[in-house]
Amino acid sequence: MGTTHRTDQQRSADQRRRELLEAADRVVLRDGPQASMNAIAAEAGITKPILYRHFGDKGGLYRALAKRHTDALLAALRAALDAPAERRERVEATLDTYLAAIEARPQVYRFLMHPAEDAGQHAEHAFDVGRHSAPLLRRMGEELAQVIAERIELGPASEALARVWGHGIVGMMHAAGDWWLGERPCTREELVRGLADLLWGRLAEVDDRAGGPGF
Amino acid sequence: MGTTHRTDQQRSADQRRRELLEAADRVVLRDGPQASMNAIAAEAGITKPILYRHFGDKGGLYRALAKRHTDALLAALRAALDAPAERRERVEATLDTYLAAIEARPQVYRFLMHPAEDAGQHAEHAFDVGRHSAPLLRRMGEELAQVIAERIELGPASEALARVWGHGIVGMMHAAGDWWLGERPCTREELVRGLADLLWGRLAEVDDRAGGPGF
DNA sequence: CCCGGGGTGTTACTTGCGGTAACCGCAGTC
DNA sequence: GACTGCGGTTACCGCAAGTAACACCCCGGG
Repeated sequence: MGTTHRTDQQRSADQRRRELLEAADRVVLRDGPQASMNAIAAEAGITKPILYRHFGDKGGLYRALAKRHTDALLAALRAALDAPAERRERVEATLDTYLAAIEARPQVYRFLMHPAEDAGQHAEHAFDVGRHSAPLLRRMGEELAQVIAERIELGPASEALARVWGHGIVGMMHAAGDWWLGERPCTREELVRGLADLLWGRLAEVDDRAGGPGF
Repeated sequence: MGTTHRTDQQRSADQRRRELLEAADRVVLRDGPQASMNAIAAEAGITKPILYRHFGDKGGLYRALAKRHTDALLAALRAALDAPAERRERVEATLDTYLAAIEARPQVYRFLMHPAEDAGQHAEHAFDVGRHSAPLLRRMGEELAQVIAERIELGPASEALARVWGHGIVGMMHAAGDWWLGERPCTREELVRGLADLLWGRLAEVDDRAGGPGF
């Protein structure tokens, strides 16, 4: 049992961490982002200090939690982005992948992006998510920028332009998705087509309304 | 002093509120969004309960504070959007107006959009801004959607499409602006041109890089 | 002239959370 | 059997939001 024990402990270190993260996930999904450390600890069947031993502080726990979901989402997006198809099809597939993800797990999405959306009794003391939501958008923007820079010929200053576009497109996707998720004003396909049309320059082509110059 | 005083009190009710808001503004600009109610009260030369009498709770204070800046920004954007010029010029002017605003008062911008960016000793207990940043983006998106729907002929389902575009464009502007403000990778003009080019369909037109299909 | 009422302001408190120090008990070891 | 390392707990601190209860001040009315 000598070395076996050592391994057990080794294993259980990582294992424990994963269990704690899953417990935290459950609580966050149930209670929303304002889940307290106490509640998470209770869900995991332990008490606060252990959480702090594992994650340092609340931000650390959040970061670990967010990284899992973020990595999964980014992997899915990369897959859609790298699929062998026409550019427009790939753009639509990527948009659709993102929107399907946030549609499928809106609680996770809200946790990643919006701090303290729902109002518990005391809605304060929520996860300080906002500070970390930017990193997610940034990561997506940088990833997209890289793909654009790699794949498309943009002439001089292409690297800078690719980054502008990467962050811009990600922001478009994010804001439109957020609004759509809240109001559900149309189907996912319609939203995807609308956004792709926008990216495809329809804004420049469509006519003004009768009377006066257009937007 | 009879009726004069009544008026004084009346006046000073609104006046007071404005003074408190300006004090809060100063503190938020100095201490960042994690400014405490105590600190704001101290800056205003009074104590907490008065703040609560005026604004109900912290969210109320924030909302009042945000409304001022939001209204001002929206007014500026509307002006740029309504200027008599070609569509592309107006789009660029609007983007530039927004970017100039966030560039001129980044503290205000961070307060409106990002909760607790800077890290004080205890970076927690910040304004729960995230919950309210969405409304700002939503308002901008809805405003833009309205302008688009009014001015541009989008065919059937034009209202829905206008909203998609409104929120999408606002999100693009926001995310790109946020990234740009953090990294300053290029001049404002370059950013504006890059985004306008994106909206003008350059993504659909540019060639792939040599070897393999493009994005 | 005193007296009650609405407005402004204060002190002092409660509650609840993030974070930490100090202690507990049980493996396995010498 | 005493020693050590580690998972775990209780009990606590600090701090911020929010509140209750009290103090002042200026007024119109008896």
